[in-house]
Amino acid sequence: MRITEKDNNIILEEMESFDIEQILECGQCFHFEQLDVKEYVIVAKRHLLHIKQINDQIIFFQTSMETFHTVWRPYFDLDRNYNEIKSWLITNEKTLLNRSAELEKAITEYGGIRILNQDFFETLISFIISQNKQIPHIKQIINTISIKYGDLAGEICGKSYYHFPTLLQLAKVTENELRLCKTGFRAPYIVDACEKLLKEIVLESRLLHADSNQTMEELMLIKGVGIKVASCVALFSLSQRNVFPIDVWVKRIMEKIYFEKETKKEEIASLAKQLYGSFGGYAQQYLFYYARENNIKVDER
DNA sequence: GGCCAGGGGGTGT
DNA sequence: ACACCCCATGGC
Repeated sequence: MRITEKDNNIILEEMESFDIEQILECGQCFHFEQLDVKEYVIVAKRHLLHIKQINDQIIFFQTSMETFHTVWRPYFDLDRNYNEIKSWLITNEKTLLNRSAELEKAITEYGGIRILNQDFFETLISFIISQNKQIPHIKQIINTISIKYGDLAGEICGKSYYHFPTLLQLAKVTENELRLCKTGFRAPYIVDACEKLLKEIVLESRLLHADSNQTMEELMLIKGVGIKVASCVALFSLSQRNVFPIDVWVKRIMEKIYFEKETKKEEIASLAKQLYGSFGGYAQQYLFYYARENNIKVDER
């Protein structure tokens, strides 16, 4: 990785395993907007980022060296060696025994994915909202909530962007107000999440030191948080990279690769743990993106 | 353990 | 125009 500063922009070069489009469009985050091909605005970590990738050159517009190192370097997981992870996922003894051309293709074609280290509160609420919804709609709702209840983050190309509200800001919003943001039956779940966080029944600082089973158990105290939502929160905002969230797409692609028939999520989770071990979260992202991009359907099992 | 509601936009026909 | 689907969960 080579980092240079020019005209108040940071230019990142020689960065392996980094494709800004794959990183943002793989479904792990929702608070961003595409401006052009591989050019995006991201609102995250109480900062606003205008970023563009041209081949192997990644430009962080109007970003100081300090902000790059303290905010974006950890956010984009830049200090992790993804080549080692990808290579291990394909060549460990378990995956060699159950070789899959599709897993290998997923990792090769979508090898530019990185798992972002996102904000805990925003990730929790975002994945509560995500249930039974499509990505464009999730993005729209998060945008509406941010504009109505969050602080102004800044302006890029003449357009204003807003932070996702903090816990204290969102805790003041009523269930009915949340319904007006098209959250539907998830509105009381969001209210319950804010209450449990305020009462410290669920506490981020405790989860950061917990293992993934304890984390899931604590997160699932919140109404509307089941295994899928809890595992996304653990993976995307608590650095628990062993968890393997199973949604309809991952279920389909796992069934196609390893089972060739309809299979219970518990059984899929058990196999994923055996095959991918502590790198389950990475495998899940490659497989999810592969399944969605190739529109894997049930009858293709 | 299986079934179904609950909002509303996406997508295909 | 219309049916079916969606990064699920709670509650029966």
